[in-house]
Amino acid sequence: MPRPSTPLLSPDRIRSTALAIIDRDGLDGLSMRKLAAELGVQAASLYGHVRTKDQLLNDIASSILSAVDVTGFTVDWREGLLRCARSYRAALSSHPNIVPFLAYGPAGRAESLQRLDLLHGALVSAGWSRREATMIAAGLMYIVFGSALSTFSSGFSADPADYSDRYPHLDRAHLLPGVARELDRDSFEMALAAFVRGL
Amino acid sequence: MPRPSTPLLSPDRIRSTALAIIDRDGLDGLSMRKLAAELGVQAASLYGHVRTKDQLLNDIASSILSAVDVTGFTVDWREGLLRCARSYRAALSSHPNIVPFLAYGPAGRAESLQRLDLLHGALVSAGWSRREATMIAAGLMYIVFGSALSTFSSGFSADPADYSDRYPHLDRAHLLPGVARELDRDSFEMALAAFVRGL
DNA sequence: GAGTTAACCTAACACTGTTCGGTTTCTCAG
DNA sequence: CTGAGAAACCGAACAGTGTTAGGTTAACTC
Repeated sequence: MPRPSTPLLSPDRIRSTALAIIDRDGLDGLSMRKLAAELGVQAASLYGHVRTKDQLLNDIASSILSAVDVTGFTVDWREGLLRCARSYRAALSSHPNIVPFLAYGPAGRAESLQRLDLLHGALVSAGWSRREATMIAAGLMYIVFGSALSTFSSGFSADPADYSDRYPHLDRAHLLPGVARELDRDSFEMALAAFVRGL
Repeated sequence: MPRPSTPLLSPDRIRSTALAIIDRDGLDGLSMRKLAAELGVQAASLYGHVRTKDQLLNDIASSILSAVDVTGFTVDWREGLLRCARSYRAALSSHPNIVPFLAYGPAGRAESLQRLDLLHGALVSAGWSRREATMIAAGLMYIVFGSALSTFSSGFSADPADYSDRYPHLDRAHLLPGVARELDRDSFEMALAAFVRGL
């Protein structure tokens, strides 16, 4: 099948299909051949629209991060921090399987930097020193990424026998997967509130 | 070379060599063939001592996590949280390249669970509810893992031109790589202090 | 000294990201 | 309306990955 009348591929279609695969099968579940098959195409054809797989992932990451809202600093800086962190986490947890990639690679994405710039500026004009502003922004990212990796609630076994004997204080840990989402959100809110309150 | 007089391989030697490669070349820099070559052996020979690569990484992770100290709760729970978090971060940041793997997989490692059990119990006997204890432990992990991923200071370009035009508040971001380690530690300490104070 | 087992090997399988060269169809200038 | 060139796809290949099967030899055990 050479050069069809209407193109089968476009960067947008490739990106959204790739993201769908990641959401469905995890980060390791995405391969160029599988992506191509899902688009009704051979793997080599993708490289006419995408430079490399890494670039593709970066583009997807950027489009996810562009949903982060940092415009909440008009009220005061505490409220701004809360809103920014919530928006960041919401963006990440809408596609949790790609978070390891975000956390892995360098923070050199334009979307990240632009938002970081606004955040930093808002903190400085609220009276923090530049160094303090940097550390506060870092601390906020710790909580956001730490919570989005969701290493915590999910990842527990659903079998009570895995815990009851060896770990007496975790005798209800097998219930965690059932309430993971809710508990993760509440833990995030608690950590965020404690952090901002303690500044 | 069949069955040498003294064995070339042992689980310990494999683990430590693998960890050395990870420390030197990063997580992606570890392949079974490269590991085998470094041990003076063919790749297939490793599988007499190690079940799979994933299991090998898990074993390495466990040995790193076994250095985490959660015995600081004899004083009071705040001090215990601080010590536990510092010890955890120290363990992770002594081998930063393996942290993405830790953050990726499930938290079902015996070493993690045992420490989590102690932490949870200490918080409950300090008067927190079980749910609160779980959320506090989760929040602590957020900060520890978020900071150990060190997505932050490292990952910035060392070229001022990358920032000065587009991101006015980040005009000194190019200095970050030079002080990354120090700044990351200070940011962690600040986030941890703020979190514990705000509880 | 014979038999078993442990430790290594070579060769292969099925996969990965990526590139090269080829084929066809579309687009556009003359 | 023709001819040139680019665009969009494909098949085949390369070097790499984790892993397994089957073979060879040395060391241990009785």
